[in-house]
Amino acid sequence: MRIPKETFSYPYPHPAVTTDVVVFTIIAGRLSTLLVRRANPPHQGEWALPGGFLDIDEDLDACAARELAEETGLRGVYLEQLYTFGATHRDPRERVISVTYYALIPQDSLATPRAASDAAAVAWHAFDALPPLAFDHEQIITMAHRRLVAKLDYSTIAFQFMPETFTLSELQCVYESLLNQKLDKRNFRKRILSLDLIAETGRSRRTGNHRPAREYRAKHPNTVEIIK
Amino acid sequence: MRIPKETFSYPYPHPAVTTDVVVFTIIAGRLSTLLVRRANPPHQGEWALPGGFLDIDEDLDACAARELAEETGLRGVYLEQLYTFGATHRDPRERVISVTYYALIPQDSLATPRAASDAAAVAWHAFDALPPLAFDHEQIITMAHRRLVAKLDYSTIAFQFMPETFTLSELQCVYESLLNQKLDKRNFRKRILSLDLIAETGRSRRTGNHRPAREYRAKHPNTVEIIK
DNA sequence: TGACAAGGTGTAGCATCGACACTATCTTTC
DNA sequence: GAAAGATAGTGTCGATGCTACACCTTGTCA
Repeated sequence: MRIPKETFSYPYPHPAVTTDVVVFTIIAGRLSTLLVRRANPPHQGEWALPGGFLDIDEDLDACAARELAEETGLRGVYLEQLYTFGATHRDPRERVISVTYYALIPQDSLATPRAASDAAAVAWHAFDALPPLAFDHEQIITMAHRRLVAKLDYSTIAFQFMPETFTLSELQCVYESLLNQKLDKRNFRKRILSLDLIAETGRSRRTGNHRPAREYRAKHPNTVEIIK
Repeated sequence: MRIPKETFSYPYPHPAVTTDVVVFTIIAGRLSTLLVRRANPPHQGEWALPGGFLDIDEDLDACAARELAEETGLRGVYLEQLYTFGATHRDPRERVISVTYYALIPQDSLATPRAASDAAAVAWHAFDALPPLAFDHEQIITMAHRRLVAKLDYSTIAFQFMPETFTLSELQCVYESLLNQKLDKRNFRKRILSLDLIAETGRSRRTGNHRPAREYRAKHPNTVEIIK
């Protein structure tokens, strides 16, 4: 909470600007979203997206990255602007324009979220079992999910959910969680390998009482490319 | 220009919020964009996108629609949010967040743009011959064009450029201007007709010393659908 | 060493996309 | 009214990509 030392005046009214971030990851094979329980009114006690007010000398992207880092401790993850919500009465306190982003966190970064100062609790929720949300945040999450699913089809965005190395079965599991449907193993592997986006590490990975899987890494882990 | 009668104060600094609109149409077979010559500093005399400050009790979409109507006199045209630009020093006067939109105007609405109070001139410019632009507006136009071209592929957005009735050749010309490449007539007609999105009016249209073309109308002129 | 569990592999039918050239119909001119 | 000029309108074939589908492999563990 900022402690105002002075006031800032303008010749005509200005809205407040916030960024809110839909943070996605895959937990135990389920698409999940990070939510914050609101400690203060309005909507006290309800779940909401992590976010907060834009600093006056801070770029929009930097604000979203800062909010994300404050809640998850993570930096350098995939972050993309989603949409700007600005209905006149979406926040009862004052006029608030929310520039929303979505972020993708690799499966393994089991970052235990830390409760920030203005949040009573921070927790991951399975996407298919979200609690009621404050403000218009349900609408924001729905839009983020639609964007994500659409991008699966024509970009390499799914790799942003993968740790440095992974197996083809793990990657397929990510696609299946996002699309919410089973995929054919042979067709999936054929398509992914034909894209020339991953390389074998030469190692293999044992994850149970069965044959180990080949380990792969993304050839361009830090870029999301448009394909087809 | 608003005449401030009072001042508005906040406990911490607020940015200003504007909407800017990239208005596209097809003029003489060329994709064109509406620009305003700035009458006041900063960037006085340079060309810029039509746009302006958000009223405090006005929805974002309504603000964009209002700016569009003020410059073109048109209402009810296709208008979609594009992206929000908020780099810290994009406007030298104060911190300004610009929520940008793009609008598509049918070919025939040869709305002579009217110079608004704060614009020395308003004019259509061919997209492939744009003048230097104020602020970060070139970046905005470039992004709008990319979005438009991408949507051609997987939505029925092209129909937003068409008047109530049109011929297949006219429609093909729109696709060719947007994609900046010639298309095969037979393949184009086959694809469009197979989508079941247009219907013959039964009339034909004569546009020169040659065989008249069949006239069509869009079956759902007011909606943009996702196809494929 | 046998049961179990996931890893890994190929083919054939079908639909879709792109390349490609000629006839039809109307206007204008001679 | 005949011929020239201009755009409208039409079908096929080959290549490519997508979908459906079943079995053997290789490791662990009891």
